[in-house]
Amino acid sequence: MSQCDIRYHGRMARWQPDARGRLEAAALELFRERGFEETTVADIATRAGLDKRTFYRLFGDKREALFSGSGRLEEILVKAVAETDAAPFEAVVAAFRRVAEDLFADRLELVRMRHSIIASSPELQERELRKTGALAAAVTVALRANGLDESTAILATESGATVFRVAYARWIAPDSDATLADLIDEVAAELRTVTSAPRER
Amino acid sequence: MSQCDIRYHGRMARWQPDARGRLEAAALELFRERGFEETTVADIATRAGLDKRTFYRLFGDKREALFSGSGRLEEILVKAVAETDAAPFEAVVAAFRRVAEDLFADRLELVRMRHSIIASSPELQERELRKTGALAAAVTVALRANGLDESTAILATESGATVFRVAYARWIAPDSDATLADLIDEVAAELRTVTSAPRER
DNA sequence: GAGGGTGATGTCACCTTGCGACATGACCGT
DNA sequence: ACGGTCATGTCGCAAGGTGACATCACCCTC
Repeated sequence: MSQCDIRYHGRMARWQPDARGRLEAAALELFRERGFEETTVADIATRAGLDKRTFYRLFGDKREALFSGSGRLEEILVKAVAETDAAPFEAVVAAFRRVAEDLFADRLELVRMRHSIIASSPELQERELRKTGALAAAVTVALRANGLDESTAILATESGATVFRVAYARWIAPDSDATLADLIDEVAAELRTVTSAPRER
Repeated sequence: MSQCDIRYHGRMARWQPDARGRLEAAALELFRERGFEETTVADIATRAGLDKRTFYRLFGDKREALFSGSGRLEEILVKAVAETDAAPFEAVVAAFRRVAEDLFADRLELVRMRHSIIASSPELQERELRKTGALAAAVTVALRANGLDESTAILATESGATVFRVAYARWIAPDSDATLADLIDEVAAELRTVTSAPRER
């Protein structure tokens, strides 16, 4: 209930259903049509039938319209870490695999599109990096709640995040056709090889 | 020669020696005194005896005044990677150790101060993340120039960068007194342990 | 040594971001 | 019917960031 099927009958409909979702959609469209820097917040609001000020009430800034999914991502990730009892690095990798299955499966094209927008703007790349960092911090907290010491938690988090980043990059590469979950396992195995102590040379 | 000891004699000295350096210093002072957000670019320029427009000719944006060192960092890092013939992960770690020795030794307090400013502003954190990312990209390129394939180069870079990030975090922690170079070795060893294949459980 | 080029700077005008303050109008309770 | 609440629109403004143009010292050349 709350605010789903409310109708206004006055001459001016002040209230619009799902303002947030409509602004996100409008932003995505405009970023694709003209690019991120070339579209103003006023443009986005107008296309959504709303005011610039309303946009800023729902989003912290212009970039946030592209990052609404990160809350859900963190939620899944933290829960998966909390529920496991595997070794730390394995736990993180498994959590990311879970994310891959729950959030990314069958969405390659959408993810590619979003990625191409982000890749086109330094500002958006910075925001993406920050979201990733916040995610890592949340994972570290979850690991520590499992009883791990800070050092190990941070290292396992960073290593797991590295695996995910690399697997993600391969997944969205133009010629890729593997599953993100499979790529994660693949990269995790490679990481073990790369970091294993070098033999005498 | 070029522009070092030029003097103006006209009634208004239009040209100021080392405008860039003076702007950086002014920015650092003001960020410390009032914080990043509370400082305007006009403030910085005024303290340096220059104009806002001049600031924007020398720096891409307000944050850049804090990141002038990253060029030198990348230079050292890439050179160190190019000159080694060690295994990829070891090469990257060694390169970061070189950076620790050449650029960070005996500068703990300066680095801590800079870090506390950055930590106080999300905008600055984003920029720092982007700088780190750009650094990683440069390292990957350098590794590939050594004949490595893309996958291995990326993984080694990311792993090495993880080691550096964690070591750096420990180094600037309030109670730390180890050398950054030593911490890098310490963390590299831990990473090998954390990612090593789990025994049967 | 006068004149023109060059390069760093100042000045001005402008757009956009992002936010505070206030008004409005629809919904909801009693 | 009345007041409260909440989402929204309107207005104004500080600050970030940029283009266009003027200015002035320096340098080179004739």
